[in-house]
Amino acid sequence: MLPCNTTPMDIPRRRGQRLKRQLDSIIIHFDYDAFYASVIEAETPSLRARPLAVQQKQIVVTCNYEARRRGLYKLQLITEAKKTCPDVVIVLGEDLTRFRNASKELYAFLRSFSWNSRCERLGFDEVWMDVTDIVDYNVRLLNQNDLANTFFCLSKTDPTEGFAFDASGVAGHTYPEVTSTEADAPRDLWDPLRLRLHLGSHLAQHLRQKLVSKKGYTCTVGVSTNKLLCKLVGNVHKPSDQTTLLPPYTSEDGCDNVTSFIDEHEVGKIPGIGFKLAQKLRAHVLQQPADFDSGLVYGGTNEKVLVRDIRTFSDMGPETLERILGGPGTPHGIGAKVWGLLNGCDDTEVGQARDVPTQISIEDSYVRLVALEEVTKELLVLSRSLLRRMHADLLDDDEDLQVSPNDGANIAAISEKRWLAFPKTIRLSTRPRPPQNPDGSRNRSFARISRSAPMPNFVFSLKDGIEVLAERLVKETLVPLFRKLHPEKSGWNLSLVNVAATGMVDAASEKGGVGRDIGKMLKRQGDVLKQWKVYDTGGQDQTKEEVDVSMQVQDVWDEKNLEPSPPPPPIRPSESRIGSEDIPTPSQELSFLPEDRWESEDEDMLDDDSYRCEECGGVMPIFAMGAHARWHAQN
DNA sequence: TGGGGTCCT
DNA sequence: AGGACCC
Repeated sequence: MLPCNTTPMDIPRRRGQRLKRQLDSIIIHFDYDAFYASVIEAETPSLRARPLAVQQKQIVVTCNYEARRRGLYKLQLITEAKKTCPDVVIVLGEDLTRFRNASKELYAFLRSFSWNSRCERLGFDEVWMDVTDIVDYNVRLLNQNDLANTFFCLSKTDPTEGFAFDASGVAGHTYPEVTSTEADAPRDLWDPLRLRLHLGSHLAQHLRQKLVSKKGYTCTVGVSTNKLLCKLVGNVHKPSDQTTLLPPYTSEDGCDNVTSFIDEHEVGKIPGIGFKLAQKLRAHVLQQPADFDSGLVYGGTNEKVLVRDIRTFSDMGPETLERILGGPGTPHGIGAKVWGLLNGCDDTEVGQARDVPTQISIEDSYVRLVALEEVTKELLVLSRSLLRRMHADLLDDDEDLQVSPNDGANIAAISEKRWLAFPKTIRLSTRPRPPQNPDGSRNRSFARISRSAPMPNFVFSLKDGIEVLAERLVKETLVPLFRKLHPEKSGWNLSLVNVAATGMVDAASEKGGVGRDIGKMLKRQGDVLKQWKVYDTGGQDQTKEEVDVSMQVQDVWDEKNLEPSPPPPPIRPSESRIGSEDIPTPSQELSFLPEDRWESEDEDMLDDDSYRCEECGGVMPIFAMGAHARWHAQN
């Protein structure tokens, strides 16, 4: 065991009670090695032997381990990297498409092993999996008297699916390191936590091997009982390896492995304690403002303050931390949260796997962007990318097109696609270049400003090409947003422009379900209706008049606002297929399906009063259908 | 110093 | 709408 010279005040307290470490879960954290570089290598395996760097603008965003051996590192300037390693292979990586695709594929692969779907991605290259249920299932199955010959079941239904392993030991490295002379005392195996961590480590190793054999990617893994600890402990052996944090996890005097492990970390290295919090914490224990590299916005600190220095500082605890860190604008409970982190406690759950992101954004940075004409051009480039991303990430997975084998020129679009989610909002952000100081220098700032607008419905059209939609989006939405953001006619100078689709509403979340909360449902329904803004051409006026369908909900008793004609009768799916190249006629433009009460195998249940538009997959109440149909007819 | 993301206020 | 955090 590690030397232990901490004070007795080690177990975190809150209002006199012990704050318990989470010991009931087994969690694995995956971190793909040098991810962008690995994606490039997977495409071009000959590069594996070369020093490889991925470039975005002027910097090396990541590089493979061969390059690191030669002195390159992340976020290094390209010029410097070339000086250090003249024969480095540099690949441009500003377009993230392939990295995003690889990330999605690996995530889906790991997800397929999960039983509880608690599988959370962070960035493109990290995944947590809560494997508690798998581990506990296997603990119940194993024979305590013959741990060396255990079979790990990966399926609840197929007992042959799995692998053999020795449950008496850990797979891979441990923290602290276990020497062979002090091999596990038999009684250790009676510690249920220890046994569960053993199983977790073997599962982690199996998944790592599968990731290599099936996907060709190596990763670094940590195994522990909460998100914080498994993420941190993985870093102990990098790359392409794994580390398990061994018990004991608790003690009266701080002589547990959690405390000794986390205590050695520089405070800013703790996930959740960013630059701002770390500086406040450093300033407190140093009794003076913490110094930092002013040349950088989020520069490295010049101080080394360890978790232990803070944790054992006089009067330290959640209340003191709340005083130091709290204040207007800060999340409440920050003191308790940070106190937890400093003690290795993290009760946040591994998030449920999601199939749509909550936001899609696309950005580019510029050396100089000043004229409105240039801005408009860039907005068009960004809009195309955003629309492509929306199609890639928000449409369900069927094939885009099927080329008719008889006639290559005749491309029949089989439009099985549905929107899985609708972003309600579009946001334009810029990063203005900071104005010059009197002395001629420039303050460095990465602050952005933004304006938002409702996402116009036409972007969801599956008939119109991305090019025409992008042009319309720029003209009708983004340029107006830009004028709102920068009312001055000129003088601005932008270093970055970002366009984002936000406020994602899951199409499935509008479906009904037994026992749903009615108030919540109505609120959500309102949200969705708000986004069903349609263009009403009822008047002679050529200018399109925006009509918010949600208004019609309130005005539903007003005869004038009711739809003049009833919706066409519902059409069965087989009759209602409309190719996306088809031009809908007024009589067939609509094909709304009512809830399918007679097909119980259909999981795609809607609310009793909700209808789905076959054209775009949108879900809406019956009174919204007429206006919706006219919108389609126009688009 | 990039091009993304999440959640909170 | 912005700010903090994460990669």
